[in-house]
Amino acid sequence: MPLTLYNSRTKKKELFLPLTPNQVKMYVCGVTVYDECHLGHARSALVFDTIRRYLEYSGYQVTYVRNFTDVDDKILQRAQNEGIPWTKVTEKYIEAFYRDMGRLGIIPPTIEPRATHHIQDIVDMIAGLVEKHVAYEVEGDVYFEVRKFSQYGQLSGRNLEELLAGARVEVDHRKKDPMDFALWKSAKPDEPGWESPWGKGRPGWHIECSAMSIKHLGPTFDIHGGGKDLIFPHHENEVAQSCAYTGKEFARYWIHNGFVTIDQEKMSKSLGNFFTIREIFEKSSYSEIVTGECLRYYLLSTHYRSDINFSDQSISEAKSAMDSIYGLIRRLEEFDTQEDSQGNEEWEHVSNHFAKKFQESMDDDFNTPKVLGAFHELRGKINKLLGKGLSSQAKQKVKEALKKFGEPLGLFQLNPKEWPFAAYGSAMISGGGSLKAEGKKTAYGSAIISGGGSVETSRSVSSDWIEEKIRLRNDARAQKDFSTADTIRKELAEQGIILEDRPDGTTRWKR
RNA sequence: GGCGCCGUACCCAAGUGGCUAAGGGAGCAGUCUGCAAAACUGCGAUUCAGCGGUUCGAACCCGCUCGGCGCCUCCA
Repeated sequence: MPLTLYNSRTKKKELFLPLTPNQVKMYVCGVTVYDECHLGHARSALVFDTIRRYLEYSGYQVTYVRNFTDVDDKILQRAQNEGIPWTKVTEKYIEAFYRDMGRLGIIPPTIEPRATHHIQDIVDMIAGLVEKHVAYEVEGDVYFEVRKFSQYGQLSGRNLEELLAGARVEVDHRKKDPMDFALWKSAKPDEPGWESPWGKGRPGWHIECSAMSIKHLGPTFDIHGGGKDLIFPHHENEVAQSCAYTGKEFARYWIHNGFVTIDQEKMSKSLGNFFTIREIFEKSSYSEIVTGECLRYYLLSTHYRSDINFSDQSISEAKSAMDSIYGLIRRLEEFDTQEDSQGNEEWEHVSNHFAKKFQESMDDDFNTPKVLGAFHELRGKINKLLGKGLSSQAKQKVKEALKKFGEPLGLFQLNPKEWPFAAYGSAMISGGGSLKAEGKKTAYGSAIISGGGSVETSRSVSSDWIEEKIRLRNDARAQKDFSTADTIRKELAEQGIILEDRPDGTTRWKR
């Protein structure tokens, strides 16, 4: 089945046919770098990262452009409030952005253009629009004249009359039409600016995306994406100025992701109901890599076009779901191998069925929730096959399949030894002290250490104390002195420590 | 006021004209276990906000009502 995707321009699912076979050119609106990113920004970046991954998985060569808006009123405001140069503000938050994206396992786009690096392209484009008489200058500002673009409103499903009727904007009487928007803003004496035919100034918000997408992808390209709040006016204006400038079609498919909400309300700076990516990671008791993967799972568990509500519960639910899949991967390594067994044949059927469902779901407008459902169905089936017995070769194939199909989602790539199965921090100590067990101890230990100091400080008893107790208990167990063993279990339970005796004689604990 | 989206089990969430309404979390039961934990297995909506209509047939299409949300101002 070929890839179909929902095009917000036509409001329909359409067959995806790129302009050039096997190549996809995609532009996504990035962030304005004036503050820490919140979960909403993470969602957008993650959605398009997944789309990009899946397109590449499907054999397309993808050119993915995502911009940084690094000059804008909010940036200047911030710089003024903090008394630092505005370039320091952008520098700082670009760095923070990279840190957060890295934590979420987001692959860097092919090109990450910045508005300030494209001033000449922007000025050229504005000059072209003025020349075509679809833009006009007023006192150093340049506006795009929406009446000159007959298709204005087509993307967002509005018309100028409706817009005017409900306009909440303060009317600037220098503009020919209230809906005309700024391409170039003149700089006040104390503001940064660049020389232009209209004097010193800076670009308006919408023009940078047009100039940079046309420069890097050409006048017509395949996919343009962003959060659904950008449809109007940002994307509408991009279409107007780009088409007016090139005389050609602009983006062919428009993809818009839904919001992250808190108590069903849009997460936003102005409402103050946001969680920054940074604080989510800092508050997490899991290691960075685990938190990142749980966040990915959580964000992919709702279709990208729907809003997704964030709550304390959501990450822990994602963690539990992930546990079950990593549990399977671990079991594939632990279970006894039966070279000649029924399970081997059945694996072929199970595998083919899953592969089909995976592709159908992803090809159907990137239906990641459905894909995750298929993963869990697969898990159940493999567990049953393990009961029947699987050869080492078959188990290897299962592991490879999980990794291969998890890759477009950015999930299930870790060694299960690095995955902590406990709800809040976990560790494991050796009961026998064998080399193998020691190796595991190190692996779990590293997950704890990177879990951050916040966890350690909340603990009432030390890990050393717990591990000493476990050692005593295991000695008692070895001598079948179960009453002593149970007393120790109880003692630890009072501290909120839960023990898990493993089949290999080791004991794992968690709080 | 204009335009638009959503309402599926205790919670999250697929499904959008016809095969048993996926899957996850929580809960309950069983297997396993010295006891536990973990894991695995099994169980859960005669029903899809409500009402009316179209159809041989609707959670899915149409209309109305109720409830929630978004865009129209910067916003992923």
